Parts: sequence; structure tokens; C-alpha cells
Amino acid sequence: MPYTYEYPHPAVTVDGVVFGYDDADLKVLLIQREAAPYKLRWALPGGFVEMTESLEDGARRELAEETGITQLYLEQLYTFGEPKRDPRERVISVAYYALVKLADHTVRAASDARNVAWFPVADLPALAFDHEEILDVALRRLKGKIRYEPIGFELLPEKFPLSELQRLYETILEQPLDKRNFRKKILSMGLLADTEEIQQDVAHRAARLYRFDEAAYRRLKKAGFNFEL
Amino acid sequence: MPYTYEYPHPAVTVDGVVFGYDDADLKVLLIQREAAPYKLRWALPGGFVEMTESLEDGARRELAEETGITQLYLEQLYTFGEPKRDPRERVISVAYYALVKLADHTVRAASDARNVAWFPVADLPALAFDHEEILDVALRRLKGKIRYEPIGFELLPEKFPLSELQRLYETILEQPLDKRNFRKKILSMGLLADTEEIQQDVAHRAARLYRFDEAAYRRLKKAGFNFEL
DNA sequence: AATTAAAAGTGTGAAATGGACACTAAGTGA
DNA sequence: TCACTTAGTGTCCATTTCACACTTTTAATT
Repeated sequence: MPYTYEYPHPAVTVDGVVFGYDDADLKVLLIQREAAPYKLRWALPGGFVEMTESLEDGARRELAEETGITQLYLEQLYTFGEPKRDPRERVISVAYYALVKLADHTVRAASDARNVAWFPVADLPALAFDHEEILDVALRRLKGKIRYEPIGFELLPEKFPLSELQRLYETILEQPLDKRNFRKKILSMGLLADTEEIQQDVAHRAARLYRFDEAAYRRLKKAGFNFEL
Repeated sequence: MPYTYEYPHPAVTVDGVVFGYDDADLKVLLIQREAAPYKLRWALPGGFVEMTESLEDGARRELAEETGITQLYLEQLYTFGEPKRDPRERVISVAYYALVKLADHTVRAASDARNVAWFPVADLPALAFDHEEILDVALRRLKGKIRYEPIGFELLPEKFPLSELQRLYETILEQPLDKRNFRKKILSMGLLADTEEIQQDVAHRAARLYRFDEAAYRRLKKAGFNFEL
């Protein structure tokens, strides 16, 4: 069952940079490699694209197979194709980045029992291949995009207090934000709905919980509204 | 000399959306196909990536071969990989977009003598494959990027009057801009150097000519300056 | 030489936005 | 009841944005 072509074809893979947020830490999901090259190194989840699936479907499939994660915000990031990025053969990797609500997804061990774990972005192990570069591009993209698109919510639980949203922004942007100005700005966008609930089991005044109002988002987006922070 | 793999590999191409600007028109460079499928249809220039070159090098090589253009601003756009986008076999296409100074480059006929021509973006023929979608993504990217990065200069001659720069912005953004406000804003960025020259052979008051000051750009960029219009 | 045409070039005031800043309210635990 | 922790709230000043119209310069036409 070999496949033969008149001209050489590179292999094509999809890799995913999956971000999660937990307790003031931005985290990335990594998988430990079992085989050479880079045996035992941590790497981004990913794999070969199948001939009948789209690139995005391939990315979703690989993430589901390797980490069990299925509900996520997914967007194409960049395509990496330096000739020597994989020592075995020419591999073009179409990278996606994803945002998941960490609380909802305790990661399953991969279907093939490889190690899967969340690492804080601020404290990463050495990665396989050019995955450090891919991660770097993903971080810059996330940092840039969160300024003008309301994607931060994808990293938080369904219901969250404003302070948690602010901490998320401060973590990703790596700069402190003024509480009053942040609240004014975010609330004035009209994307947050008050759930009429408050935090439970906190040892201080409980905060109101909000949720992202997706219907409002679509309405405003269609009207050309600007979500710049 | 066939190439054989244990698993099926898609073909990988690079395609280029080359923009030029001329006389208040944004234009795209297209090539007429000679062979089936889509015989005689116009298409984006592009071709197969060679195994030893990077994706960007491949894009530059294809553009040089097919159109003779060598000096250009080039940036990766997006990767298109729907299973059926090419009827012959599975083809993943890494698209780049490019900006060229149209005045400097009268397009050469392709090395293989295919028809090459500039088309106004506002008045395009039907295109081969999914090239209309690729062009659409490129246009949106250009429109978005020109708002916060000074890339418009890449489309103008070395020396240009402010009115021409303004017309370029108005063309790309598809909206009129106020002359005084535009000048104030652009000049205050400190990216334009006065060449001390003025227009020649115009039938009215001649305008000062400016050039893009790349050294200043790099300095300001490093300092984290914001080039939003 | 005077007139017309065409585009260049220039400033102000009003409105909206952005950014700095500090205290009170509410709830828990000791 | 006191101490601690986080929630929640408004004002002022500086800056930016936006709307807006006339004079200058040069060449072409009569």
C-alpha cells in the first residue's frame, strides 16, 4: 500500500497551541513524545492531516485524539515549513491555536497513553522541533488579538466575576490595568450579561457573576462595532 | 524517478496575491492558465514548493519565474487546504500576499510565455480553483493591516505627494478621508521625510514629494510606537 | 496680461475618549 | 467587634478625534 507520486511531496501536519487559564496563569497543553526524534521531549499536540479532512477538521481530530478536548475556540495561526524543521523528512506544519475553558476540561490521558500536561507559559520545558517558535508566534497573536476581539471569555468558565476577567487580561497583556477604567470599558461594550448570581464560598464580599453574551456580540459585530480595549 | 511514501502525502503549493496601485486603482496580478483544469481561466501566480526551499523562498521564486517581479513586500497570508479545492489531487496551498511598487515593475511575460496581467480589484474575471476566496482573504488582511502598520508605502513610488498617499488609503479602505486630518496624522507619525523636491509636469500647483523614512520606522517600532491611522 | 482651472496647503473649536486617582461597601473569620 | 479581603463606584484633566473653508500656487486658456 505505498503511495507514489511523480514529484516529491512534503508531509503535512497540523499542530495545536492550546491555551488554558487557571488561577492567574496562562497555560499551554503539551504532550510528551515517546519516539525519536526528540524522544521524551515535550511537544505541541498534532499529527498528519488525512487526505479527506480539511485542515481545521484535522486539527480538531488530533486534539480530540491526543488530549480528549473537543469544545474549543480554534483559529489558524501560521504555517511553518523550513526545510530542516523535522530531521526525518520535509514536513509542512499548519499551526492552529485554541482557547479552552480549563475548568470544564480535565485532560484525559492521550488515547495512546502518552503523557499530557498543562504547563504555565511562563515556565516551559524545552520543546521538540521548532515548537518553541510556534508557541512564540501563538503568544504574540493571542496578545495582539485580545486587544481588539473579545476572545478572552473563551478561557474563562461560563460565569465569572469581572475581577477574574481583569486578571486574565493582565496576565496575557503582561501589564496591570486600572480597575475602574477596565470595568467601565468592558461593561460599556455591552458584551457581558449579569447572571444575577454571585460568587459562592469566598472568604470576602462575593462578586457578581457575568457571562459572555454571544448574541449581543454577533449583533454588535455585524454593526461594525469596535471591541478595542 | 517516482517518489514513494508509506502514507499518502498532499501536494503543497504556494500562491501569491500580488497587489499594485496605479492611478487610484488597487490591482492584482493574475496569470492565465494554459492547461486543464480551469484552462484559460485567470489564476493567482504560484506553484509547487520545492523540497529544499522554505515556503517564503518558494513564493518568491514562483513570483520571479512567472511574473519577473523580485522586489516586493511579502507576508504569509493563510493556508488553504479543503480536500476538494483542486479536482486532481489533494493540494494544500500556502498563500502569501505581496505589495509592489507598480511604477518600477512593468510585468514581464512569464518565462513560459503565459499571459500575465494586472486587474483592478474592483473588476475581476472569474478565477480558477478557490482563488476568489484567497483574494478575498488577502483584501481583508490588507484593509485591516493598513490601519495600524505603515505598509501603504510599499505600493507607491519612492517619492510621492501626500495626496497620492491619501488616495491610496481611501482606495484600500473604501472610504473618504479628511485631507487636513489625514495630513496631520500621517506627518505626526514621523515616518515621512521631505525630499525637498516637488512634482514635475503637472498642470497645477506642484506638491512636495515625500519618501518613507525606513530608519525612522525601525526606530519608532522598536520603541513600541503605535502607527494606527 | 488677465482669467480660469486644479490641486496644494493650512488651523481652530467642539466633542469624545483615555487615563489617573481613593474611598466606601460587603462579607468572612478570628 | 475588629481586622482582613475583595467588590464596587465617579470625577477631573489631558489628549485625541472630528468636522469644517479659505488662500496659495502653478499652468493653461483667452
